Amino acid sequence: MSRRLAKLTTTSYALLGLMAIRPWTGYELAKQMDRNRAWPRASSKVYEEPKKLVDQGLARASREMTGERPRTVYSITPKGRRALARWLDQPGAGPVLEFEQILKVFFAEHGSKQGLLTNLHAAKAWSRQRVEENVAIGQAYLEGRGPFPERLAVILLTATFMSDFARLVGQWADWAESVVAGWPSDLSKAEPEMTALTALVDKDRAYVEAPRP
Amino acid sequence: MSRRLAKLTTTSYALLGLMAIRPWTGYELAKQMDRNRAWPRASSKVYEEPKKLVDQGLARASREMTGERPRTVYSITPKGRRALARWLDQPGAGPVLEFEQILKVFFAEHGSKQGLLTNLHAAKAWSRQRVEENVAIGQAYLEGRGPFPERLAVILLTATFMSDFARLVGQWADWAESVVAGWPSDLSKAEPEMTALTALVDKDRAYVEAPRP
DNA sequence: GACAGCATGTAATGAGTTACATGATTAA
DNA sequence: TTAATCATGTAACTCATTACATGCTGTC
Repeated sequence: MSRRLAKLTTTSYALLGLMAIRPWTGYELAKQMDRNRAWPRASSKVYEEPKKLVDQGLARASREMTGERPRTVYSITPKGRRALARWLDQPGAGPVLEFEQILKVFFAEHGSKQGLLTNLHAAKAWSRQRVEENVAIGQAYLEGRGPFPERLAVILLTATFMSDFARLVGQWADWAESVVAGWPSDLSKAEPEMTALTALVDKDRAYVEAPRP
Repeated sequence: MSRRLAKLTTTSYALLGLMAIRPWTGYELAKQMDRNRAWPRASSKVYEEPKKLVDQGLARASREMTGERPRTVYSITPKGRRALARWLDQPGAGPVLEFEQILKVFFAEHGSKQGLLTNLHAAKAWSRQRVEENVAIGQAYLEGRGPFPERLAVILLTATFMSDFARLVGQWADWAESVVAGWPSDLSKAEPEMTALTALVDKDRAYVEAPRP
């Protein structure tokens, strides 16, 4: 069956965007999507999706050989560049977060205190791992070894967010752990920290009331 | 065909967790999932999924009537509580973020400067909206009007993260906007702010090197 | 008594993941 | 020379979304 009329998804455009930088093989696209934390997708999807772009004339596929084994190199077409530019000019969707660890924290009273601490610990581990990766990447750029140095200005914008986010997770988990440490084993008896609630609302209010920069 | 052997997903457990708090109708579950920012799902899914729980004996469905129209009220079973407790004790997956706006920022050089600013503005709008909602909810709790006040201790843990996250998005977009303001129309000519890169790496390094609390 | 919006779903479709298969390359 | 890992996909399946349908309720 034809993919001719299939509508493009955000995933399609993410791949088209990569192709606008340079041509890539399927494997390279998969690796690149992995690094780009803003739109994570399974690599099988990354191998599949570019075919749609080719069907619509937005990309070209060229078959190459590694020994006996064929591989595909994808590159963007002028029509693809125009489609990409149109997409980039439209406002995109806001962040969507899926966070299983925090979901478990939300229902913690129906499990054990140990389970709650386990999940906070897992969040800290995730954060530390990410931040360590980020240090390595940042260090590489500082030493002039980072990939696509000509794109650094834009990369720095997004990396700043991803980095802040990774630290936020860890700092939150640290704080939550210290709060939970004082709770009884029967979590349904835990007392809320009203000062934390007040502080939270104050911070939020200060933010919405701050003069627009 | 039977759903008898279907494996439970995180979505299933999210619903089971809600049922552990009290019985809900399908519509109430859908609304509640909407509010719980940690695991967003389309409401049609929320109507569908509990059937799996009933098939496995983890929940009970009772048919009620609103006039001529039937509706279903779901409640958890003892077996369901045990399954939930087991799930809660396992470490969950780390956060997964889908952020289309930032994806567009990442590819900004292939669009216009105006498009880039449009997306930063959209991110700010998203943030402001969320924070305003959070203020209203927090205010309600401060006044003793919040739902499930007996769960406040745990709610406060997760709300703190979601609130910090919403503010992070806005503060990042504010900063990015001020950086981009100084860029030329041809975004491929934009100069990276090396001081921002240094600051970023320093922050990350300070975080990983800080003594574990 | 009609219209808007709340409430309660089902159906069709498609996006995405997990599992699998296998060739090429490198390190031991 | 074998094992591990990198590279390149395909197939089967399921999760999830969008679109639709329609009853109920309050209000003008």
